[in-house]
Amino acid sequence: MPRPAKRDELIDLAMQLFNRHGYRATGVDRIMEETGIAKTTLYRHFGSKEELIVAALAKVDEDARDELRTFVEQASSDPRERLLATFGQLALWLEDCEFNGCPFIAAAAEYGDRTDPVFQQARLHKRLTLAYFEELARAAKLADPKTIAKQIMMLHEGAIAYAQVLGCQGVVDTARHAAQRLIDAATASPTDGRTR
Amino acid sequence: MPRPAKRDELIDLAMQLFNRHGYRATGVDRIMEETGIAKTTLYRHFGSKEELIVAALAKVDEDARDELRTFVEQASSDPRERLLATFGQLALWLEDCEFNGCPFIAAAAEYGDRTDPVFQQARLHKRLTLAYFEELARAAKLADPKTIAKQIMMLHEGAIAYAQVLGCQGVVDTARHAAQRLIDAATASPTDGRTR
DNA sequence: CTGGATCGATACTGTTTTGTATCGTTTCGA
DNA sequence: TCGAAACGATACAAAACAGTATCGATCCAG
Repeated sequence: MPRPAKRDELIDLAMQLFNRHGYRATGVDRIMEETGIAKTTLYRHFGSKEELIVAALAKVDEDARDELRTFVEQASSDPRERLLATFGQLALWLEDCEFNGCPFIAAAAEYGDRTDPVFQQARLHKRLTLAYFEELARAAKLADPKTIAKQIMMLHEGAIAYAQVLGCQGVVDTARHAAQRLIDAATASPTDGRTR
Repeated sequence: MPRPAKRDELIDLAMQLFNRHGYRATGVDRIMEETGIAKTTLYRHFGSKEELIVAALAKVDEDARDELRTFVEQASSDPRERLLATFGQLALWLEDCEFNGCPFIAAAAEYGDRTDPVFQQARLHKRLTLAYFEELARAAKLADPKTIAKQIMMLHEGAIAYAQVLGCQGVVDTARHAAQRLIDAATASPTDGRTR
């Protein structure tokens, strides 16, 4: 039985490399060089590079959604403000100098076959994130929470893609203001968008 | 001097493979197998695989922006409706069964070094697309056209990422409705979002 | 403190990678 | 129609790739 501490260390360090240089561009030799962990250990823990990628994505998924939940819950108790608070957590991520695009979108692009475990892990993360937005929208008693959740999701994904290529300057604020308007419109009667 | 017809054919076929399987996952041997074009010809035209990628991205950029412009101009002459018409062109793309995510986002993810010509080509496309949205927003005489352009851009990018992983069902409509609300809010006085 | 299990280091295999060299065949403008 | 230039096919080189085998060092629970 391998040691779970080394396993977590390996996942964390490997994910940094995957984020910086991409999944296929990061060879196991390079992982071994930059982490100091032997190749033998890697294959005793994971059996293949793909398994390592899937495990790394699963951990990032768990961590990211936990952090989002925690951030949102301590940001406000008002359901509508909680939807907006998701952009606060997003800002922390996009403005981190380590940020280099969404690892799940990158994984889905590099392993585009929808039967590939890597793609499925990426899709799972997006599904669960969308479900959380819908949960928040439902708690806010908004008209058509599914649509609002989709829109919040798209603003998040759009801000991520934008920041990846064009830089993060002011992106989250712009996205949050858009979300504000959409939420306000869904708060009042469905055909009348009111502000403030 | 190589033949431009073979060059274009090579670019088109190679881009299909890059979109389907990713850039690094698509070897030049595989390009040669599936296109029937000899490796010698490839390197006489481009000198390296990276140059081929950059050239392919440049052509997709040109084609995509031309098609967008044409679609928008013949969709309506009303500036506000033209902003919404961009989502019509987006729908044509996302609902195409060949769609497999944004080739520029994928390129930026796989070649994340910002000094890499591939990344710079990807960034150029996003910059020019954003500039076009801003041009449309300015023509519509909207308050704060830069912000509206950013928001339209994020809705586009968000819809693309969403469709890539979660499927395109109803995504464009949802994004367009969001854009509709944001445009309406920016059409009236800036602090009062009115609808219909 | 001791013994079994994990870890690190090295070497190795076989495949795949980008890119080059050579040469016969085809294309196409003059 | 003819000749130069582009093309296709094959073979090749050197490096990087994922993954395996072996063995001494190290860790950690009992």
